[in-house]
Amino acid sequence: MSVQERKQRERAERERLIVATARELAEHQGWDAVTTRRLAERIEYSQPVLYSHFRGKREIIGAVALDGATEMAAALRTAASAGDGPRARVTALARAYLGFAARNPAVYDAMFELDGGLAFAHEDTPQPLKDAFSALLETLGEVAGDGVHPGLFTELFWAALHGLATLTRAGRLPPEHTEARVELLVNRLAIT
Amino acid sequence: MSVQERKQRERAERERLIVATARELAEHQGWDAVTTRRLAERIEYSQPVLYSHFRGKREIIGAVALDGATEMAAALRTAASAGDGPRARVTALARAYLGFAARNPAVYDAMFELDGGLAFAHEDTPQPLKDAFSALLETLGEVAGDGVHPGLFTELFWAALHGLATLTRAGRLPPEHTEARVELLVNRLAIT
DNA sequence: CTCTAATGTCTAGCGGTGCTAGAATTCCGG
DNA sequence: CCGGAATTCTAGCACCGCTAGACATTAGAG
Repeated sequence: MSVQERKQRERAERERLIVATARELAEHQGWDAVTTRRLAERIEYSQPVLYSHFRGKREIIGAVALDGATEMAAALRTAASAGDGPRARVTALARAYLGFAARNPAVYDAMFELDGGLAFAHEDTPQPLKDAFSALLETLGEVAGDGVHPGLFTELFWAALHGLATLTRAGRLPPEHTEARVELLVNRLAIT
Repeated sequence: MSVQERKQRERAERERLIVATARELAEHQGWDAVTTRRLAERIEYSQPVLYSHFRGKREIIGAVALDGATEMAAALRTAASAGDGPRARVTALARAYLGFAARNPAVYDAMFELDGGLAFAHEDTPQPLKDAFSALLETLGEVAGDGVHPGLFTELFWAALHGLATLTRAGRLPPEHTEARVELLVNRLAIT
């Protein structure tokens, strides 16, 4: 049995290597540079090996997205827990969200811009994604205001953050006033 | 001279045909289906003809985006002018924006998701894009609130709309409560 | 009206993509 | 040590964006 266990371990290890390499390559040179050939070369295996782990490139993107969602959820919770008072927590949360998107553009794209073949807003949504949304909900639910459904409020706040993140990174919004936009967002949306 | 004028006219006509065909193809089968080969076949010319009008595929996307921006600006102004009172205008504007994005997903992608090689937020931004932003600004400037820069407010409102549009269309947000989200957005952000 | 030169268009092909069939190799259990 | 199963690789498919150079068409001079 031990032999098969070792093989299974090595296989899992290699799968992690593929995802980590894809992420690194995407973060350094953009997702366009992540081709199956380059990826195979980096992990020092031939192309078909990739397809013994994933159905195709999209599933690799999906795997990077799930990794990212886990990290993002942790980063959001850490940031939110640092603030005292609901409003400070919300501000910290918003900054953390935009910071994560700015620091990990490729991962953010994998999560929300590219097709990673992931389900959203269903019960078969992968746990890390649900959990990242929960991290938002935990803090934002406090400031939804009376009679406003916390989930709906979180969706709206999230959409605003997502818009700011993507438009800023794509050069659609000048980066100078990011902080002012965050403050305005929190001031208007959060009811304390 | 007349001969050259005719040629020039025909050339301009063909360029319009290329853009219209690209748009139609993208709207019906997605941008992935818009390949230079297919596009060339549809317009009944060979591939290199495309490159005598545009530097490459990205410029074709850019041309579709500019078309879309002009249309969107008109749609936004029409919608906003229908409402009476600043708040009604803003609500109508928001609905029109999301409606345009939902009805013209490929054009919306060309404008904001894909790389069409267009400049944003500079003085060398193409006029249609500036004008679309102006259409937002005209209505939203009325409800920015005291001491809030109208441009900054418009950027934030726009980002929220953009987030709602993209997340909804990508299946990240359930489409059922779109209207409720719009109402919440206007209620919180607009100061009348 | 003809011949030339320029303009316009096409054919063919380059290096790249994601993905896969089938050959070749490696490894494990007996 | 060997046979068979599991694994990995080589080679190739159809397609992509893009372009050099051959070819056809046309305009204007004589």
